[in-house]
Amino acid sequence: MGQRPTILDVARHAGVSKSTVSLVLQQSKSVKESTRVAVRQAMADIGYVYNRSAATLRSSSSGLIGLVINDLRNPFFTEFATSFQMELAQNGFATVLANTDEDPSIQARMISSLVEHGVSGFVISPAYGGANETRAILRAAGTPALQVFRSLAEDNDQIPLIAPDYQLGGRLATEHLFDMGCRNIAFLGGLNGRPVTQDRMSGYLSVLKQRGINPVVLTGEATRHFGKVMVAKLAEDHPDVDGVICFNDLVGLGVLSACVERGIKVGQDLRVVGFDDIEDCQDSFPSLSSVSCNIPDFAKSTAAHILKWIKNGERPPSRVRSDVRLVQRASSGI
Amino acid sequence: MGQRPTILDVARHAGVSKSTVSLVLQQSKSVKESTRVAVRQAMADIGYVYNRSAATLRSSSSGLIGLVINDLRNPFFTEFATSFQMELAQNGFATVLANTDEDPSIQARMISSLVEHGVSGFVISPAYGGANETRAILRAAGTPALQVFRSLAEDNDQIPLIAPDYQLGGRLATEHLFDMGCRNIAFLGGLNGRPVTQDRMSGYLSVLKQRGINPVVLTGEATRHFGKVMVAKLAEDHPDVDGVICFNDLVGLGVLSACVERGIKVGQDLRVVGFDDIEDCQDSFPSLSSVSCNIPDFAKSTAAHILKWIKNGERPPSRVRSDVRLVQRASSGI
DNA sequence: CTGAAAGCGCTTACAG
DNA sequence: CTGAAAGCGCTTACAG
Repeated sequence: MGQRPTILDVARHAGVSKSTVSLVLQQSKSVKESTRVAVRQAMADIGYVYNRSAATLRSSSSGLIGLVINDLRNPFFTEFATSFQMELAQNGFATVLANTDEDPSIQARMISSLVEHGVSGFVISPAYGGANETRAILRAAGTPALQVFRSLAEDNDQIPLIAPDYQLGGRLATEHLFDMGCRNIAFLGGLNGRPVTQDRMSGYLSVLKQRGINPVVLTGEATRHFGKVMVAKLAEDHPDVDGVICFNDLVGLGVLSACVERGIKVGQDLRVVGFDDIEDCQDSFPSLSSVSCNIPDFAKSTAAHILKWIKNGERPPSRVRSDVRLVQRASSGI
Repeated sequence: MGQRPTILDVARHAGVSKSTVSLVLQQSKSVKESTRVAVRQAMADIGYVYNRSAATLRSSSSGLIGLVINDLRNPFFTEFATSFQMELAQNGFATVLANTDEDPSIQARMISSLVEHGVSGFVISPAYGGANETRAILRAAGTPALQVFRSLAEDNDQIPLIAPDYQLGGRLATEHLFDMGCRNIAFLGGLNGRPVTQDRMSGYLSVLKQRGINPVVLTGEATRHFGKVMVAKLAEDHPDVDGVICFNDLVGLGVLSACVERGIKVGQDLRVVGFDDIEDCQDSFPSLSSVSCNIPDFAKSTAAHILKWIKNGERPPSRVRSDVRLVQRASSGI
């Protein structure tokens, strides 16, 4: 890195002052076209590479956005992260993607490191648990920060949250299963007490209440493994259940794989709906019905919100709910 | 960011010069313990945040490593990326994770942006296709860069490559299926002509040749969908096949799901082995045997190589092959 | 062990 | 439309 040409070299080569080179770099309108071309040519000639650390130091804006995700191994978050990154790249911003593995102290350390690196903004899908340290770091840094999907514990609207309308999703899934003829619908997975679980479940509960039916709720890990295990439990404790709403697709895919193992006909004996609509839903057997959160659109809108905040100081509203829709596939009997 | 305290504020608060503060920041041994404590206290008191852009500018070392991945939606790469990041974080380096979506021009743009941001090193799992632009950018930047898993097209050992011993993996998988009693083993998936496909396949081919058996090779996309489609093709064109080696686990999981659909008993009628040993292998039905690349170890060793290069100028050998092992599960009849 | 000074490569007013 | 000068917050020799 030491021997790279600087704007001074470019300026000499192009026969202008270094201020002019800097203005070209910033796409300023006040540089004559012919000068601009000459400067660009000089850059190409001597192999100039823009040094953003220097620019950041002077202008205190890095063009870097920190995306901090609680579980990047979950395909749902991977899809979001990749869409988000593409969207930002198109706006000239680079994304620093960090995984916290659902650990609040790693989360605090990551965010702190990103602050040191001068990120211009944060988008965070927080880990469950202790949020004080993270909140303190963010407050001290004063960097624009958005939460997505979930919110930090004890959050009092300090950090704006953008999340899909989970409750509506739960309602759509439940109504769909009733429409398909189910009479005993269970809700499976999702850690008990977490806001996301409660939102998704409350959509389910509201439909059941409306119909005067008793709910069957089995909360737990949001994993394939949990889905598999719960099929056995259902067969034993709730043999009359003919439909399940899963907390997310991973649970749903686990249910599917256990049903295959036990010879339960999904889509007939048992109708299954997942949540998130990750890509795997299309390739499982049978294909998995799911509540789609429209990840590409969600990523686009999140990018727009954080960029507006960074560039124009427009802070998003403290709570934004994005639309969801039900995608019907074979697992619910379509 | 504008109003954050600087080392000068810390120095004033602690009653020392700013050089001393800087030395404390760099963990220098030549600062008296009592001074160090006082300085640390002052930092805490006034809420000092280290500004790496400034440090980078002066020292031209950012503590940032660019991890550029061709397909972050593939769980295999996600597992690698998360392990790698954790490993680097423990060494005081932050990882900038970028996804190129198998597009060489996005790859070039990403790398170029990371160079501007002053990353100290690159770890790249390259996209298939045009490599000239990427190679030119890396050469001009002069930043240490490592390839993992795959190599750029027309690579002449310019960029060191670390990759699992795919060939050995193919051999292990094939021998295992013969041991389990298979007589007609097919190789499924992987784009034709790609080095990774050829390596994995050549292990398979060598075992078949040794036994004087004709191979059945059906290359193609490395996806679940391709795996599903190929089960139909096998049933039609190669009904005698009783074992398959899949290019990767996604293909294998697709095979499993199609077999369930068609009532083919995996582990008896058809024995299946995947490649990569992603987490999903444990939760499919039946569970999927696979060639494990030991991702956590692989990530650790990759991190060690790039850090040694950056810190001590020790360039790794141009080709490193890491160990693989076969993980036997129900899909191969265990 | 600590301080004063120079400089990393940019951007930013300010003149002209 | 372009140039000369100052400064962003650090690190780095160099004295002492």
